[in-house]
Amino acid sequence: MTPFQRQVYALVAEIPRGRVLSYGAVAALLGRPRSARAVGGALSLTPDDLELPWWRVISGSGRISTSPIHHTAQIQRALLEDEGVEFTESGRIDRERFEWDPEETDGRDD
DNA sequence: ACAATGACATAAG
DNA sequence: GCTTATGCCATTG
Repeated sequence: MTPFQRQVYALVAEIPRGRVLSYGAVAALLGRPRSARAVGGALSLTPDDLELPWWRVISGSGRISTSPIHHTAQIQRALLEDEGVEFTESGRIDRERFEWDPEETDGRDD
């Protein structure tokens, strides 16, 4: 477990239900706008016993970018849709509508 | 400390 | 808009 991982987990854990965040956005919020890739690496190392809404983290294009080793994109999509996140016909998510903005969160959701 | 790896992002074709 | 090529960062051997 590394300090960077803790930061990632801490932030991802705060993502409200029905909202999503891109890897790049997570990295940026941590003060490392260029370490989006490392964010993915951190999530891949997430212990199973940790309660973390990892499915609320998607690619910057609004698409699902996961490693089938841990789970399939199908699973992630199902989880998101279950929270109310809508997918376009091309299997993408409107970031303008569903991306979480920490500044506007009052804590009423989730 | 160096090289390789991967749940990314962006620029080109 | 989609595919391919480069760059970036943190972790690991």
